[in-house]
Amino acid sequence: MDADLQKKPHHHGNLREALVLAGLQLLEEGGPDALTLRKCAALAGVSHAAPAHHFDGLHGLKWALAEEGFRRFRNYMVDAEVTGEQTPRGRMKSICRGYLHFARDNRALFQLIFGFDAKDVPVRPTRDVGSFGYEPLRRCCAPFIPDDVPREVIEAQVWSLIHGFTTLFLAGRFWALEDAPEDGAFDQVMALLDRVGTAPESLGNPGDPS
Amino acid sequence: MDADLQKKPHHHGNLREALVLAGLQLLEEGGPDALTLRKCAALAGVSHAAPAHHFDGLHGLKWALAEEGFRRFRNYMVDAEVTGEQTPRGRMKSICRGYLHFARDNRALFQLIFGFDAKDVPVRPTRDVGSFGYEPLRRCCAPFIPDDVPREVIEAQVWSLIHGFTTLFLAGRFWALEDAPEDGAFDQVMALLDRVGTAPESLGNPGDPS
DNA sequence: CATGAAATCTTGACGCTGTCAAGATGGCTG
DNA sequence: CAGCCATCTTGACAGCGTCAAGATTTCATG
Repeated sequence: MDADLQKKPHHHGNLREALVLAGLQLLEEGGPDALTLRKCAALAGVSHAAPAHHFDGLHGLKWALAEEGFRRFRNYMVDAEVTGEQTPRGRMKSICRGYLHFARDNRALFQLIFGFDAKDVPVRPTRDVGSFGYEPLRRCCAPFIPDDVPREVIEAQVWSLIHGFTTLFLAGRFWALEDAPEDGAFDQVMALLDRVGTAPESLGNPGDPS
Repeated sequence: MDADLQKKPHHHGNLREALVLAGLQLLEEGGPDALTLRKCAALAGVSHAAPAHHFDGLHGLKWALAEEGFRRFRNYMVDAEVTGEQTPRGRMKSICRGYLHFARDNRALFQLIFGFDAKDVPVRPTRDVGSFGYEPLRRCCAPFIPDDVPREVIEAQVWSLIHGFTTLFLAGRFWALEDAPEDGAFDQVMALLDRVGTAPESLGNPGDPS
């Protein structure tokens, strides 16, 4: 048994998974620039060219990491959903809170997933893993779809708001709101979602400067 | 005069500006990965190490490009504002349209500006050039600030929505909306702004599943 | 005007990166 | 048992950012 452990077999056995885990570790520890094929190989204990047999270059590794990232991303959202307030609007805000917290806790991975040079991602994540990863968002939007508005529009509204808030907040762009208590800025900005799915003509606000 | 033009002087004369222009050209032609100190130097006709005397490495060059990018970004928004409908809400949507169109027409530069690894940008752009660049957005939000809501919250709502929409749309994430006519998806999603700055209790929508 | 300091640019080198080609190794199938 | 093939290693290559040292030009100062 010691021989099995000590002698390094020529075949790693599960190198692909080991490389993905190494990549996740590198992203976590050193940010996007620390992700390197050679460092992943070193961390997995193989030679620098070994990853080429499991991924299509660096792009392929990033794609594999994005796949795993989507899974964890979805878990964040679903966990927040089942933990939070059990109303349609409570579920929607919980999903969004999970969205924000995943990005906060996995900055580099979030950035990798949404890094929007299309060539970094051989297959559109939104179509494959993405449709699975965004299913919670889609589901939580369902109760708010008016009859005369396409589903995709409401989803795009919610998604745009939480995605924009997440990226700008994490980039430190909302410095005026950052002194607020935990999730304070989140709650205030997400208050716009209290209006989602409601007809604009139903609000006759006094002094509304349209 | 020919001597002046033909003989390459040891001092370039305006190398810093030439390098910035070269960088913008590289970004436009080849995307973010094409931006390279050595290629900028070659394009400006100097040796590969010359840029080091004008920028603090690659980070410094990116910062200089972000500065110029902010200026052009602001021009896009202001141009859209003065061209579009002259109402408070019309101005707000025009600013947002300029936001989207700048990103569409300057993908790599937009990505550089908002690439949110903080270490890429030595000084927070939001505080310096940024406060100038975002002044149009701030101004167009002013008419919609309710008495009991901080200015920054409304601004963050509008900014989050347009920023999220822009990045997700350009990443091809809204494939269900992309068949719409020019700016169709934009108009539909930005319709959420019709609710901005209105009190949530003013909407008593029948069948509202809060 | 002369002279020295400082700014500017070149040359060369270093280590790191992704990628390719060729060879070694070992498990699996016929 | 033989041979194929996936897997992994080794070595090499160009391109990258960066540093050090030297050459050249400009500028200020005496």
